[in-house]
Amino acid sequence: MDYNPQEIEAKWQAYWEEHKIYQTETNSDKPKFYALDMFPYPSGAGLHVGHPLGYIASDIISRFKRMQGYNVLHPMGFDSFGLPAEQYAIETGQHPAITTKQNIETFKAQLGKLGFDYDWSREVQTSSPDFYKWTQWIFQQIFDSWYNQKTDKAEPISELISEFEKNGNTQVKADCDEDTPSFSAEEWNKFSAEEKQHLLLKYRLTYVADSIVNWCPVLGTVLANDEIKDGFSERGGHPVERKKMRQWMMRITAYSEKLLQGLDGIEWSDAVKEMQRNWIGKSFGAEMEFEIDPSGVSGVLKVFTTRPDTIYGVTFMVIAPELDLVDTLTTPEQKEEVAKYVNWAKNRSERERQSEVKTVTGVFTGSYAINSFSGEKIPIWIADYVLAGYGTGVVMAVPSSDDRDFRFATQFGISIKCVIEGSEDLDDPTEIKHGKLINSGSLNGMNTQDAIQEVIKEIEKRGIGKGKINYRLRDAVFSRQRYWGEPVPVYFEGDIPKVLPEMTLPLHLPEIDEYKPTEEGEPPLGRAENWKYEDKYEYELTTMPGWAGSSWYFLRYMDAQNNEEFASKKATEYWNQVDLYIGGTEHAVGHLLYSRFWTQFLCDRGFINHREPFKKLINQGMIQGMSALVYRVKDEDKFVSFDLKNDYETTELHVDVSLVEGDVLDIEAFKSWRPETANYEFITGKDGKFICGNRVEKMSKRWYNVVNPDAVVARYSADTMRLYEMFLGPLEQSKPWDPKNIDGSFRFLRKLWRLFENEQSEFYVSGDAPSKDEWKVLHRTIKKVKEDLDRYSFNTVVSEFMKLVNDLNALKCNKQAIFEPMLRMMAPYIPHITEELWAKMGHIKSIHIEQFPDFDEKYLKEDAFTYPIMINGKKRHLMDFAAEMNQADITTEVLADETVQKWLEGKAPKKIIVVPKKIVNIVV
RNA sequence: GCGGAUGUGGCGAAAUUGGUAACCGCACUAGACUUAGGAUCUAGCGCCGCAAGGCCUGGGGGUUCGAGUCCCUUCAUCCGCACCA
Repeated sequence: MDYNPQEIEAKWQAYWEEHKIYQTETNSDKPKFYALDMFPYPSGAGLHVGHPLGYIASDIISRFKRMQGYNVLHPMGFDSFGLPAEQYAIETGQHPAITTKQNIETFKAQLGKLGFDYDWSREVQTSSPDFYKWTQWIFQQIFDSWYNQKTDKAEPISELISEFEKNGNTQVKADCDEDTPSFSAEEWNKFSAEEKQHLLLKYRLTYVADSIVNWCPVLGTVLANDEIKDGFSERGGHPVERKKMRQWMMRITAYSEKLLQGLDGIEWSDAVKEMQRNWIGKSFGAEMEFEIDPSGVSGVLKVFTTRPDTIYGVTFMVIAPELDLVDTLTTPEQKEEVAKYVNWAKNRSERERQSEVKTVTGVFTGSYAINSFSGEKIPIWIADYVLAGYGTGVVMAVPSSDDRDFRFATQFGISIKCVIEGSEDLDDPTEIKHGKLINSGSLNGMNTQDAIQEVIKEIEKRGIGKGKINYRLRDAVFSRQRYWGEPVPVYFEGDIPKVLPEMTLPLHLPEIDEYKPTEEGEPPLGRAENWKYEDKYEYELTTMPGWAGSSWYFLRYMDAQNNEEFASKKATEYWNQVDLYIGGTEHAVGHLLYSRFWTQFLCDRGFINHREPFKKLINQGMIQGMSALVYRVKDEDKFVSFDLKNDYETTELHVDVSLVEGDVLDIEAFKSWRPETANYEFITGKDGKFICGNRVEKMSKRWYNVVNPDAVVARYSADTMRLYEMFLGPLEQSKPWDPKNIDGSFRFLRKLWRLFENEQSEFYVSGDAPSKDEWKVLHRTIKKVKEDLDRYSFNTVVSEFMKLVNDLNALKCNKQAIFEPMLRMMAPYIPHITEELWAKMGHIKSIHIEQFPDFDEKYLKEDAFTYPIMINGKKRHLMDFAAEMNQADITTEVLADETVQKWLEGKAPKKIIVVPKKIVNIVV
């Protein structure tokens, strides 16, 4: 019988399921290995061939590790809350849960055909109440915590309360709201319950705040910064504007430093680590105060600067238009102009602001500040190049050292004062940013680095500022004005949010009549009737953002059925970090940062024992589509083959890739796909075939280049698909799906099969002892494959398999002693065919392949450094000679190449490869 | 502008990490077989050259007995961030 994948793949998939081969043990003495894929959002389109790329890799590793005696956790689940199901619900009225359920079934069926070893008994779905109960529970723990800077961790809010009762908040060092007032214990104890709650909210790690958010009117919800690209929503590409709204926030900024430090201990790519570092954006500088003049206006302007050394070069101040300070600072004469500008700036969309970065706009407030170093009176301006959200929202402008300040000063005719030697001679003084200071009073002659320290010392002495570390990271908005998400487990007494008692969780999503916002503009949950806690308290109407569930799902897999806890301590201690996490780069900052944040938090509060969720991260590349193109002769009802298209003026048209075989178009199929072309002429190319052009672009319905894995499995086999995707190139790299190359992988599987069967389809594996050469190729391959898998090099392994089969073919090897370890080695990649052949070898005890083979050095040893050299006319092995070298009293007359000569002079290092072709003659 | 990568045959790529550059596959060429297939087998396949031989890892320089690999410099492409003071 020939290789018949359809039959054997179904058979083995059923066998594995029936015997629960891949169910992970909970209690095990074995070492553990946790391999994880980023769980998919179950979209209606189903899987395309890009999805399984990472899944195949993690499947190979988990099979490999399991065969090496590890207890492997390799689960799969679904990130099943999300916008598309809700959009569909708005359009059709169908409950998003139904759509979601159907899509998940499709996904599971597709995944099943690829032969993955997932333990489905641990499946999670973020939209399932069993799961979101614990998302809500974790939210409550965050609500019940504050960040103690003294112990540098999150602690229960009850401890903060007892501190307040004892000492007020004067000795507390916490990450809290800017406007938190100081109070003594006495004052605290006199506060009303309501006042206390308001104050506590300033300390909680999740809190309600009015903040400026990215509002997307089309989607009807707010978006996080990482959900926006170039001023448009990442999903759907709708415009985004800035809007002030009451939101739930996560105080992720408390973890800035830990999130930054933690990156050093994990094995992620430099690119992703760097992206996270940039996102956190740590910078060193100083915070300092400028007095306002005339002193009729009370208070000071507080700025953050990384260049306190340029203090003498400050010639104006700029504040962000959003700040309340604007009103205070504006003089009556300027009022009208300022109001106009502020209003203009406010209504500018996020997109306009970003695309017009080079445009300089601003307005003078009429007020002045005093530079206490130079004593100069400097004007205060408003401009939207200053961001309200970074630092203090106020900038001390040094036009001689900062490009933007320079542009601004030039535009508005503000004076420029150079403070760095050499810059005064340039048209653009900002070209020199570091050097010796000039025009800077007592700082003159110092270099910039020393001056920074000096100025910080000075402002600290004068009490007008201090050295400060600033982070770019903002607190994360945790509200979405949507239906299909986790309800926030909170109710309101007046405007005080209170968490629901744990026993009432999960707070179920209520049924509503329509999935749209209410007429009053409340989120969809506002439609739920009689939806009140204890029939009187309003629930929170927003839901959690998409990243809530995905920030901890990897913990749930460890103990997915637990009804008492999100996961038992025992389970989280055993499984600990994810050893290998595979997924796309699109989550480089969003999901991967939030997960790290929640993990840090859960560790602080003692719920788990590890700080970093993902030890090793691999970002698999995208599989791009190979679009097929046909060329229509301009203004005529004719198509022309690719090879002749230069003879015509043409327009191109995408054609469904399934209508193209190789490069050749199936014209009839095309005509029935596009009936309007039924009478068109097709000008075929040289060999009578109609050739299509092609182009690599994103795999998308729009380009008709989506390849469905089911089709590949049906036409070839799951093993072919697995092998091919791994063979395409390095996992991390993006690469096009080129259907022409699949044949090679399929051919290999048939070649493998024919090692076991002769031309007459007789299974003819022999029990004879293998030859030395046979052992050698086998062990060489095992060694290489093991090493490659240990360093997650997936594509090179496939080459090794192919080479081995070629070699065994050439040796006409049909020995069982070789085949057994060979199949065991190949099983992680191509589990179906190897199991089948394994079973066909009959007398093997276990029907299921369970062990990865070991290689034996003894078959490989002679490979190293055995090239003969001639010494005194006698053939010797170089390594033997090298071993004697040091003791030997050698006078040499070398007739060899320079390398060997140098080596004999003692200059060359330990290792030498001598080209076999050139036998070297050394006379000793 | 800042940051991260990548650059090797016609194509996808490999190189035991500083030691014979191009494993393996695709495409291509020639041949064999044949139940004519989208099958299989054999041989060839970086460039120049009839050959011996010479030249090849984006360009230039350096370190080294030896560089695709390390260092400097330069160019090109891709990705991420971006008025962050």
